[in-house]
Amino acid sequence: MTTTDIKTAVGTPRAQRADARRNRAKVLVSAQKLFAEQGLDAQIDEIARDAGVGVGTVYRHFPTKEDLLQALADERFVGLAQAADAALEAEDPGDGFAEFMTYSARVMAEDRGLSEAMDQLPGLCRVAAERVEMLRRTGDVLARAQESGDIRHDLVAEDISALICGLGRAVRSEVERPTMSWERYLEIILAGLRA
Amino acid sequence: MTTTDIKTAVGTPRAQRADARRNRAKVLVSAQKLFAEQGLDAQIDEIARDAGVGVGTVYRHFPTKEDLLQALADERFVGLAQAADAALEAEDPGDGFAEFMTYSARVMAEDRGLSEAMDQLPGLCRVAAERVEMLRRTGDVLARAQESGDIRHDLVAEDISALICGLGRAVRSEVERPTMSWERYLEIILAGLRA
Amino acid sequence: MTTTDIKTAVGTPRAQRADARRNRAKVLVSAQKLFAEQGLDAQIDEIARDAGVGVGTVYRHFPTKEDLLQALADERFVGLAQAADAALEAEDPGDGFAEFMTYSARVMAEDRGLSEAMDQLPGLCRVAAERVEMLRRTGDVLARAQESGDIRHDLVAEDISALICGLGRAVRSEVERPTMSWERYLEIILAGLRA
Amino acid sequence: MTTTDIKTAVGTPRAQRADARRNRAKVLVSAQKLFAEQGLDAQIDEIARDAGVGVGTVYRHFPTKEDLLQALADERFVGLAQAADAALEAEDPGDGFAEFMTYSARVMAEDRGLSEAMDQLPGLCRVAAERVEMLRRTGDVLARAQESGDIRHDLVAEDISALICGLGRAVRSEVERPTMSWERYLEIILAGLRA
DNA sequence: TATGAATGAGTGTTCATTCAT
DNA sequence: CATGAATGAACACTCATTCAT
Repeated sequence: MTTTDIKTAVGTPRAQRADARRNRAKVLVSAQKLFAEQGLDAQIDEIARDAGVGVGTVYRHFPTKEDLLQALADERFVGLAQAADAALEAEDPGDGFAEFMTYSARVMAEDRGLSEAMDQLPGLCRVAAERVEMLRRTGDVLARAQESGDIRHDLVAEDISALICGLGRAVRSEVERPTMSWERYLEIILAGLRA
Repeated sequence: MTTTDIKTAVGTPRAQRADARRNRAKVLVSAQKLFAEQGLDAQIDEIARDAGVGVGTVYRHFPTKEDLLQALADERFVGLAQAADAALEAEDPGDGFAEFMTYSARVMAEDRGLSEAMDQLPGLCRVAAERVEMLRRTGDVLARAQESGDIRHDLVAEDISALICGLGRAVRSEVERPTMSWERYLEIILAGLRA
Repeated sequence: MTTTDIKTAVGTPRAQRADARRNRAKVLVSAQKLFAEQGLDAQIDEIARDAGVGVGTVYRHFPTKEDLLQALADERFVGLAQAADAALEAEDPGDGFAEFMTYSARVMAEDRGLSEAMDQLPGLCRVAAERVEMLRRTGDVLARAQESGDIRHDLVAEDISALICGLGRAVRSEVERPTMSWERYLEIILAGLRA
Repeated sequence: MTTTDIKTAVGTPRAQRADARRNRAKVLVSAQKLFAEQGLDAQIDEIARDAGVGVGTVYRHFPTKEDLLQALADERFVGLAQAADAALEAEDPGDGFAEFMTYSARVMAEDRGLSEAMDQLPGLCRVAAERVEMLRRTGDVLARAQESGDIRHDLVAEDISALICGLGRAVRSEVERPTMSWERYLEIILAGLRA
């Protein structure tokens, strides 16, 4: 399961011309890439150029920069929800929880835009059905690991999300990067979460 | 020891007229406040207004927005270094380490600008003598706690700094704030760091 | 005789498929409505949506926004010419003139787009055969009223048109609307035109 | 009394640097010129260029295009109020009224921007103290001419304003211009207003 | 030296028009 | 022919930085 999979096409309008769908996808791919690299400051014009379309095309599909970010965030939330589902299949609840955390950590580590959006665009998350759903399933994974005695009981799904957000910055703070990889951060967090 | 103490005047040019020094201090206080509240997007004009000086005065003391941030960061680094010194005085090495982490966590939680600067302005830290010094003393506190068996051995000072940076975002990600306080994050991290 | 009658289809290309002619008519109706309401700023996209056709269809029939306005203006000019003809039938020349003015005034008062086009798109009128014709008949109505001694002699058809254009703005200037209705403006103008 | 006199500096902040005041004036002059010529579509960038300043300077003095228009409108309103005062000094009330109308007509005829603003930016007028004051004095001039028996009694100040607005468009409707000068329109209106 | 006015490159967004499906 | 997606020049406005007073 790769972290850059956006084929899921969350919220994509169904009945559309093939080329429109293709352009929408190209825009999402470029936006994903540029926001991931440059954070929220990535420019719409550059995204359009990178996608090989005019700015107007970007705005046709996403009337606002924030709408574009929302679409990207939703893709992420869906991916995380799926990862949670997969984690629930794991034999061992603790292993499942760790798998889910690993997926989340990698996603967050590789996407500066997502990381920044989480603390600068609250609206992006609070209203998103995808996020609510993601949190619900995160809660399932968490609860299962708590019941099996692997994970501390004083935690809720939002705590998990917050810790992963933290990873985004910790891992990116340029100065520390040499030593602090996302795997390392994750390991410490997991240790701290164990019952 | 308060987290907003910036009297130390790190790097202040020596021979200056008294009013110039006073202006510099006023600018730092306002900048500290506004960056802490609004993050890196705080505007120089507003800082100047808040400080009761003209923009030109801000730029006289800090030729660049980044220079101003550097000065603020240096203040922070000095404060952290002092906190490390204090922690070394603690009877119990583990307690000392925890005290230092608590101070660091609070500083980071209360200062959005610092938090953002740490992952967007790498240059801010890499060159700062104050930061190097801070890291050295952080290393001392850490080593002492490791030797006494309180803390895992696979850690270096930079890891501590990175974890605290992460706290900045984790605690601020608007959606999670209700549940995730800095005290909570800190507790988890500390658990994860124990030997 | 209603002021929104555009069935006359001035300048409509003859040999066309029935549905094409129907689309052209739908576009004209919507354009008429939206320009009347919003003035020249009405958007082609909205007109197309209102007409229930694609933008492309609008542009097929009217290669340019200005062409569309021209077609609408021509409808108006034809309507005015017909009103002039009717006025010539009136028993009393002065009454006929007043009738014609009343019709013109109402048209202009109800159509913000026409009003704006008259002072922003000169080309719209200068080349239109419909307008030339309309002015000719306006001249007839005017001359008849002048000969009967009802109206001042120092006037030509263009003056009448200009005065009616003025009404468009006078009546619409938002601040004055409470007091200034088109009937009121018309009455003053008519008084001013009397011999 | 020239119609382009904007020395009055309505609402100009008093205590300012000389060059700032000069720039503000230059901006107003250029804006006046360009709005008068091109109407509301005149661009801020071009105004700045014409004034020989940067865009930023325009925005420093007038945070919004509408603010700039407001300032210009206020100048006009003040000019009109002064013209009304002058008209009250006239020996003959009817002559005074005619003088005032002549001034108003010329102003409106020469300023396309003012004319367009009057029917597209209602807010520009409704809130302006300058306009209220102008209307009050217009009412004085009107009342005096009504009492002396020169002018019809069924009129209020707003009607005068509306008629002058109408002149703006009547005179500008490009097609008619050859015949319809503002002097001509004014003469007809005045005839229509006489008791 | 302090002030705050001036600068202008840069940004998100709109909309008339073109063109592939 | 119809559709509506794509285009991109244009435009109002921001803000870090410079410079005249």
